[in-house]
Amino acid sequence: MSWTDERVEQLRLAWMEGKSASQIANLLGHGLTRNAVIGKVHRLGLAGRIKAPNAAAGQSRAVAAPQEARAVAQSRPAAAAPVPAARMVRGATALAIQPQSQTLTETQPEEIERVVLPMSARVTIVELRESMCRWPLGDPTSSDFRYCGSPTHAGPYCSHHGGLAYQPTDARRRDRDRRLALR
DNA sequence: CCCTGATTCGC
DNA sequence: GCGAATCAGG
Repeated sequence: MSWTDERVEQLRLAWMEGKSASQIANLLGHGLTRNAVIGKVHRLGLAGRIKAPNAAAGQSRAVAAPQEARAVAQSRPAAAAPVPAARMVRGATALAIQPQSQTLTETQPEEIERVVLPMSARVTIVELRESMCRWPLGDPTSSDFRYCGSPTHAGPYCSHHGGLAYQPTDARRRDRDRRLALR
């Protein structure tokens, strides 16, 4: 397949609409790769379009890096070595159809409350007190990470989580003991 | 690992 | 001119 006027036009349109290179590649089909699309886009002088609603990643190459430095860092072995095989699967990942929606808004404080409050007493680390259960809930790297916060029972956890924390060991010993007894 | 675009360069 | 390989980054 080659770049007919028609296909170039489709490319131009889709690119201007903010479609990603891989999306366009699938759109035009015929085994076209996203590399081919990007290459054509550049040859057409279309690179650097407006911020599209989608296009989540990769906006960092706006300023061309020093060609000299890159030339050195990117001296490619070309078709030198007898490249075994593999590589055939490359374009496959581009086949996924992606939803066009999503709004990249940060999670608003109000939203967090609405989501978190309903799940009983969970607390943030700053709200955590000595008497409160330290059982972690959720992803520690996430902003909605919380601790249980229920009244502590014996150790650092409430009765429920204390049980979860120590049961495995006990259960293991119990299992072992039982196995020995039954033998 | 998934993806994004950017660049180089053999063909 | 084309696009795979590679880079750089979210």
